[in-house]
Order: sequence, then C-alpha cells, then structure tokens
Amino acid sequence: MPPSALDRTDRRILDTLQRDGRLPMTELAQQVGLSTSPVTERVRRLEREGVITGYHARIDPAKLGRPLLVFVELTLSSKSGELFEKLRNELMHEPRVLECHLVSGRFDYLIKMRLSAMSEYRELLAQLLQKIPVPAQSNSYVVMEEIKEGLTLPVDARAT
Amino acid sequence: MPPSALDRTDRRILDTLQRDGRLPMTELAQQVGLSTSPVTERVRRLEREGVITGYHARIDPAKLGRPLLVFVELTLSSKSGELFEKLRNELMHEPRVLECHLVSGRFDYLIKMRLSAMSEYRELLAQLLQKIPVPAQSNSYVVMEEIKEGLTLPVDARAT
DNA sequence: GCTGAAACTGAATAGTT
DNA sequence: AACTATTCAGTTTCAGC
Repeated sequence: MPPSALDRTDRRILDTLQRDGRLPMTELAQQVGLSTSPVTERVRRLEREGVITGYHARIDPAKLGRPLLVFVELTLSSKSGELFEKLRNELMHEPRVLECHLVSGRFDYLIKMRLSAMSEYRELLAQLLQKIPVPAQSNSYVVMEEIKEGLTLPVDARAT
Repeated sequence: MPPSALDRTDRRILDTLQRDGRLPMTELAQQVGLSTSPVTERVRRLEREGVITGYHARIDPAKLGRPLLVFVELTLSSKSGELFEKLRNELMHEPRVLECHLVSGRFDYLIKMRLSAMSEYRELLAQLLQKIPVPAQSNSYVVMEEIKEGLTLPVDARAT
C-alpha cells in the first residue's frame, strides 16, 4: 500500500474511471492506448494501494424522496474528547447525514443531510442533540439551488 | 422518463449498486433474487428514467495530492441575476470546486474545494472574486478531520 | 512492462411459460 | 414480468518479446 508514484497512464485511468466507473477494461485500455492486460493490472494495483477506494452508482436524491438538502453548523459548549467521540459515532451511523467534517473556525462540525421534508429535519436535529449531554448551538442552511455536487477530483494527466 | 414508482426490487438494486457500482449483473441478480434478464432490464430502466445518474470510481484526494479540504461561505454585496449567473458559471467550470450550493440564510453560496495547499486556496479565492465586479464577503473553514463524506443515500427497501 | 492469443466468465438477445 | 438457452462480448491467464 505504499507510494509508487502515479505515472501519466495511471492518471488517465483515474480520470476516466472517475467519469465512468463501469467502463469495460477493453474500452479503458483503448482510451489509454495500451492493451487490456496491463490496464487491468494497473487498476488492481490502484485499488490495492487505496488510490481507488470504490465504485458507486449515483442516485438522484429527489427521485428517492429526499428533495431537501440542509447544511448544519454545530458548536458544542464543552469540547471533551469523549463527547466528540460520542457525537462522531452518532453522525457516522446516521445514513441521512451524507457528510460530516470537523472544522477550524467559528464552529465545530459542518454537517450535510438529505431529507424528505422540513419536519424530518426538525426530528433528526432533535434526535442528534438529545444524544449529547451538553448544550449545543446550531445554524442551519437550506439549499435553494444545487449548482454542483460531486466527488470528482481534478487529475492533471501530465507526465510522471 | 416519468414516474413508474420504485418497487422493493428496484430499491434493493439501487441500494446494492450504490455500494458497489461495478457489481456484475449476474451477482446483482443473485442478491435481489431474480435472474439476470429482468435485473438488467430494471437497471436500464432506472438509468433511462434518471434515477441512476451515473457510475463513478472514487479516489482518495490525499493520494492525488489534494489533502486540503476547505469550505467557503460567500456573500455578494449586490444580488443581480446577471452577477449570480456569472459567478455560477465560474464555479461550475472550476474543477477544484467539488460542490457549490445557493443557500438561504446568512450567506449566499456554500462552496467546497479540494486543494493541494493553503497557497492554492488563496490563489483560487482571489481568482474567483476578481471575476465578479462587486465586493464580496467570505468566511472560510478548513477541515481538520473528515469524519464522513459520500453521496450514498438511505434506501428504505420497504414494499412498493 | 507490454503484446497477443486461448480459455473462461459474464452480458445480451430471443423464444417460452 | 420472469426464466432458459443461445450467442456474443469482456475478462483472465499465460507464453513470448
């Protein structure tokens, strides 16, 4: 799982698979200009080394009954390690929380949730806060328009 | 592309493909308890109807040289439609901006960026702001710890 | 480390219940 | 709407360069 720096071919593979995760190895091979064997081997290596962490179908949230996207900024009044641990665990296991980050700055957690309606937002926030024994302050932002959302990283396919 | 409500089998398919987007149709079929033909047909239908919007390999940002995750809250001093349009376009085409949302509340845009270093953050923010002709206020939050990040939605596989 | 071919496994099509 | 059988495409493995 160590280094083995990414060369130009690796980068082209990553760039392509980011866009189409189901592309057959034969077609991927054509795109990067090699035959299938070395390309397959490279993909397996990138998986092994943890560069590629998975393949996922993406689903339209609205079509699954979750049209509401809300960001919550959360600040805890006490910052004991144990408390953070407890809340982290709660957030990790709540599937409606898509993202959660510990941030520096004015607040502690930045949380992103996908919900069916505002009523669900109230329920979920109450549920999360009631699990922690100290007061917390939260600011919420409802998304009016999703301009862009993705995990696709820029891959500059320059030489090794 | 219209409704055709998702039944229990559709939901199990979506749930499975969200977790493993490269799963062969034969194995997907086993998991949902059908033979491959109807499962393949259902997947094609879900793609056609826009429920499944794509398949993507996920890549470790740090391994691609982008260890820094920053959220930026942006407020424009003037809110003309034309100005929003211009900035939206800029953000849409900047690959280091992974997410961008128009939010209600104290600020206008919530932006998520993946960067190589703080120097790149300064450059990018300056670049974005200089493209718009009015003053803007921004607050930035550097992520100290990524607790959770994904696009995986909860799929309750209850009956039709 | 890549190519190319042979053997195998999965996907697609069409016909059946 | 789903199953089965056939055909075809993609994957895997390996000999040779």
